[in-house]
Amino acid sequence: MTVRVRFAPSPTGYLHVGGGRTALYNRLFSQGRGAFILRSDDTDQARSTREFADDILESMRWLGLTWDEGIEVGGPHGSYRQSERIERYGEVADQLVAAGHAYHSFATAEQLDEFRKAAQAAGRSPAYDGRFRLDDDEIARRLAAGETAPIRFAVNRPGETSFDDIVRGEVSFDHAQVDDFVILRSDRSPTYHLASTVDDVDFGITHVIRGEDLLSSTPKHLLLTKAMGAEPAVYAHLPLLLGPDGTKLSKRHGHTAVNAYRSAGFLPEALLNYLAILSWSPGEDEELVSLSEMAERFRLEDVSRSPAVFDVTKLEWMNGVYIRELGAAEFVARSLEFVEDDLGRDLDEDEMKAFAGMAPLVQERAKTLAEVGPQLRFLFAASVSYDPTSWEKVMMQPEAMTAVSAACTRLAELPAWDAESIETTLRSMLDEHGMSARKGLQPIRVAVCGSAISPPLFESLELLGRERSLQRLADVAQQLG
RNA sequence: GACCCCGUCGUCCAGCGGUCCAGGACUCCGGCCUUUCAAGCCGGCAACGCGGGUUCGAAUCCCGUCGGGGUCACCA
Repeated sequence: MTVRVRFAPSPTGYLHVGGGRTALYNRLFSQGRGAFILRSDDTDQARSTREFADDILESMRWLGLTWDEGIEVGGPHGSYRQSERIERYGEVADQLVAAGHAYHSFATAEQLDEFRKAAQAAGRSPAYDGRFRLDDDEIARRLAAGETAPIRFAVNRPGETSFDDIVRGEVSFDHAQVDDFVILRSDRSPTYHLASTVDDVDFGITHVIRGEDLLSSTPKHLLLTKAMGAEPAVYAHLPLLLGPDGTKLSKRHGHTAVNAYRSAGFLPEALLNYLAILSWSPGEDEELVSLSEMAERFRLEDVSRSPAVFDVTKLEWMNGVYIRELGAAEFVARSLEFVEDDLGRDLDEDEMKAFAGMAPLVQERAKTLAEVGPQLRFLFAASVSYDPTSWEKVMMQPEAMTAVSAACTRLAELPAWDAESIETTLRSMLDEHGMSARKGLQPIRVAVCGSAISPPLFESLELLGRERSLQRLADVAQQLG
């Protein structure tokens, strides 16, 4: 049996990491078993924007979550944008009315509001039970008179809808909890429930994998599907992503957009891996898995049922692991834009060489690509800017002056300028003055790199070049003297 | 408030009736390495929410309770 799943974001915001995980799980589930479809649930014209729509596609591609059918790649089911299928939803709504599954509702906002308040106060379900529904003749009369009204689905009560959710098991809802929900607004635009269900049916979706926030909407979708005379999909509701404080992940917890992680220097494979591991385990105490390994082992039945806290710290660790696994050239290629961003300009040819030489050294200590720029700033910036804390801590030491000026004179006499010779020279200088490497090298580091935290010193000196190195040492020696 | 879902270290995940005085990862704390910072390696702290059952035996099954989350729009 071939499977058909979809990811259907609304372009009313950037692709959220939670959405990214949902897309990933859909993709993993369908891998090798069927099709992964990307659809745009853009019925909310007021809140949808082109920018968000573009961001979703771009973020999906950046993550490497390719789709088999849908937006931009096309497919046999016509448009994959709901905004282009409006007539179809109206048509279905009319059919449902004709078949007695739905009706034009003339209940006023006030009536509904009052009903809900009263129900709530009495400790009953606030779901609208259709009590203000008019008889067919009256409805026809009002419609004929030119009045407009939304179409509501007529939920049968008493009744119950239950389904077997792949991750949650048997779930059931009493129809007293399901309201006569609007499927078509008075302006004949479809609501989410209608559009989404119609598309799932029309596109032959076999499995709906989505967030748990939609769990209580599922009976509506099932009722609609049945009323349309279609075979219902199998549902799987994923646990929600939470912020560190245990509430639904939102902007106030930090970054939620996939693109924010991209610009913060995260690797897509790391983010994907982390997202996968959040509510699922590849087993065998393993955590680092590639997309293809995930696809091989992924089973919806193994997805966790409890919500997961999104922990950036662990993501950072994982990103560091992925960065270190990159080939040297790959690392250079991927981090270049961050270096140039940090610098505010492009690197020239010589700088590219220095960058390539230094790259392996920063690669093993970076958790994000965004850290690469600041770590190499000393190498490319015209003048060093000294970190006050480092200066305070190191240059105020008694041996600072001696170390810097001795290094300056000894290095000036050095015939060759390579890390090895530099190291030999500086170590003999250290011996001469009876200084430990710890005490003696730090002032030199700060003088040259501007900070007590830097890539390895000797290589830094080599790549910075004789002239600039000596210049910086001399400048600092003068300041200290 | 009603309904639904969930409940193992601070966090994520493993465990699916005995092999668990509970395992892995991140964080944190030590140590080693070391020119700084990282990385790496070694070690440590740290959990089955609570109460009843069922059973020879429960983290694992049942009930209750408490706690957390979600949904209750002519938004998706």
